[in-house]
Amino acid sequence: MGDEKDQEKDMVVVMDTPERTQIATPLSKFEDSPVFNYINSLSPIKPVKSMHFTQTFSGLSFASLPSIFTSPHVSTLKDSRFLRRHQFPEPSKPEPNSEDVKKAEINEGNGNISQNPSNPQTEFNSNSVPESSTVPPNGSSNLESRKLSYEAVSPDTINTLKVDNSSSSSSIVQFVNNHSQNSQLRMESEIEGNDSLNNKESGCDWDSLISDASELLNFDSPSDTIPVPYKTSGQSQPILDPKPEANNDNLPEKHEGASTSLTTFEVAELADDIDNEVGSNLYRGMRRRCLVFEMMGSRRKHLEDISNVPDSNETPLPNDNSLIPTNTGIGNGNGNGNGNGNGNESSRCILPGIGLHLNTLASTLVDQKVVKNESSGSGGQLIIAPPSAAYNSIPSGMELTTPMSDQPGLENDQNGVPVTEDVSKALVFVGNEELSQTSPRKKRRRMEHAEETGACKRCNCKKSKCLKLYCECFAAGVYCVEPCSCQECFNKPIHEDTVLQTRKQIESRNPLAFAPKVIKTSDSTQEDESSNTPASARHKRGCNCKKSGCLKKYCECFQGGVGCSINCRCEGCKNTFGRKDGSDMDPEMNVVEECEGNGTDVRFQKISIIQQHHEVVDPISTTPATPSRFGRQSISMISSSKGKPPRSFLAIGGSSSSSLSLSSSQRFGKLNPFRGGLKADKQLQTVEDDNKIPEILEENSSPISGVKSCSPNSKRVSPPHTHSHSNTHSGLGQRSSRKLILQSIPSFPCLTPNSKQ
DNA sequence: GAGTTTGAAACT
DNA sequence: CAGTTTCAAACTC
Repeated sequence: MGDEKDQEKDMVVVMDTPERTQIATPLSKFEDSPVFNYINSLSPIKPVKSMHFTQTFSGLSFASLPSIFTSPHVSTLKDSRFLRRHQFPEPSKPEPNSEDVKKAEINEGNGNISQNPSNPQTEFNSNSVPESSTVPPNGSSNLESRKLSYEAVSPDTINTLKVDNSSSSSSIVQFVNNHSQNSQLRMESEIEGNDSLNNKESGCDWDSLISDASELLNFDSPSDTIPVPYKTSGQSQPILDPKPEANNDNLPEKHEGASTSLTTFEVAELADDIDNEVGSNLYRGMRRRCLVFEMMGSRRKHLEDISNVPDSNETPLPNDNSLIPTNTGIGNGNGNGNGNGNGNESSRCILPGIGLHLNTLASTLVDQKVVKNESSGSGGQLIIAPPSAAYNSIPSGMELTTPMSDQPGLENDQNGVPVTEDVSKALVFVGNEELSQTSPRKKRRRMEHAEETGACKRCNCKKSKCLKLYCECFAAGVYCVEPCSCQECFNKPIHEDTVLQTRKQIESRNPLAFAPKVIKTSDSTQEDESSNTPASARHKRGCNCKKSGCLKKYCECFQGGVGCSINCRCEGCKNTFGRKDGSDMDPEMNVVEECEGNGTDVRFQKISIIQQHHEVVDPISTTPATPSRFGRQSISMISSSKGKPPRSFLAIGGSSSSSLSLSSSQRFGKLNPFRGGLKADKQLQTVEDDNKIPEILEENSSPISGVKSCSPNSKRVSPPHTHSHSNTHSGLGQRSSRKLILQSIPSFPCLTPNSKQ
């Protein structure tokens, strides 16, 4: 990473110089120019890079790109650099393929742009900015470019991308991405009026592909930048509303700060696994799209408004509304239309929904991982594919939205991975839904799936006007969409104000109302990596089931794919993901119930279900560590052993991730998968609980509690106060492991932020 | 598709 | 805070 950056810097320096020189002098002289020579002499690196770069560029401009490719921003920087270089230094080289030519042209077009932002001094910034910067000149430019890209991109083109990616794998993808960025520049420039011809050279497909990719990239970056997790709503929304979303895509500046950091991170990942990363990024964007997708239309509109550009983009808006696939819900249709009006804000509003996502994430971790794996194989494909599918299947509205949505996927950042999956699923799901109209069962499944994924939800509200937590969409912080069959729906962009107000009210009542219901334990985070078990997560408040035995979706814990915790007040808990208690609560209850034939059967069923969700992942994680497996195993175990509460997932999770934790946890798990953990869990759970989790964590930072608690605070290294609750069996060993884990794991903060407000 | 069950959310 | 009502999803037929 660092090396590359350094090189880049060097490159930049070189590049800049050349450019400057070039500006003054003709290209032919460029090489000869004393300045150039001087520069070369100064940094040995330069020559090399220049050499390399030139080669790659000449041969395939792409070679160098890959690294860049990872993050849009980075890529942009690189691209800009490339462009510069290519233009000036390269010109001599014959190879400037059509692309080069294009680039050159772009540079011309962009050059101006780049110049603006890119003051010599700020080259770094300029680099990062370029794309966006290019846009800035014309506020509308971005929009235009996007428009073009969209237009250019046809489902077919997308498909082609998929194919290419799949066949070639990551390298190809990268290539595409790189180009995409360049293409964006091109597009923009072209839009501005430079060359349509150039595009033709590369081939329509290529351009379209590029445009798509570029957009995807854009999305990604924005998503990253936007990390704004839904701060829980009220407050956050307003903040968000301020325009960020709309701008995010377009405005480079805002993102840059964050983006750069992100990019670095991404780059590192790329080194490890480009494919995955790309996929994740894309997924982020995708996912967000799903959630927001409705927003998109409005947002676009907003953008347009800003830019004052009338036109093509807008078509999407209208399309979105009308297009939005299956409109089951009457109200929804309206909403969409409305959305246009307020779209801007609406999109923002959507962000709030993030909380929901978080929940879903926890539940879906397994799936997500699976996705990752896949993505790793051909992340690009996956990523792209969904959209394509969406395009194809989905009416125009959806299509547009998906691509459009770029932005901020970050919300899920931590969850990045999960998000990706969610997104992909969501997209796919959407497409499917639309394609296949629902049969009741299918519908349910879809719903389930959607929930799991955290993707778009559909509600069927009749009296709540979708302004209460009864409404899943509202609860998720998402506007209702066409698929919803709600009546008198106010959860639409049009009624954004109302929605926001309502949200605020609800939040005032319960600050965590929109926070994810399922919280991952600190351990869980680790678990996520290795294994996605729901076990690691717990329901924030716990359930209150009396008849369902926590074996049906009536139970929020079960629905969230997590085990019941101490917080639960459920009766006869048989939650296959983990029974609440065990030990403390009412072991007796559990045992008895479990003993009951139903309980076991149900468990198995559930288990099977879980497997379905997780299996893909499991293979990889395989290790016993995986909570899910544990859960399953444990289930059998438990049933036999019964008495004890289902294990603390924490231990499990920890095991997966950290060596220490693993050792302890594993031991623990092996010995007593559940039992050992139980107490700990309880403690943990207690910590987790409630609305005030963060506060509690801070205050109580018992070592244990702190560990488990989801809140970042707990994670904080905060001194393990050894409260040493009598409960903790595991004693020191576990604690230590946990602590380690916590430190290592930054995550989970999401909740806190959200909850906090 | 209609009706029932369920438990969260909202209300008192 | 507890009890009741409302609500919509989940589920069943």
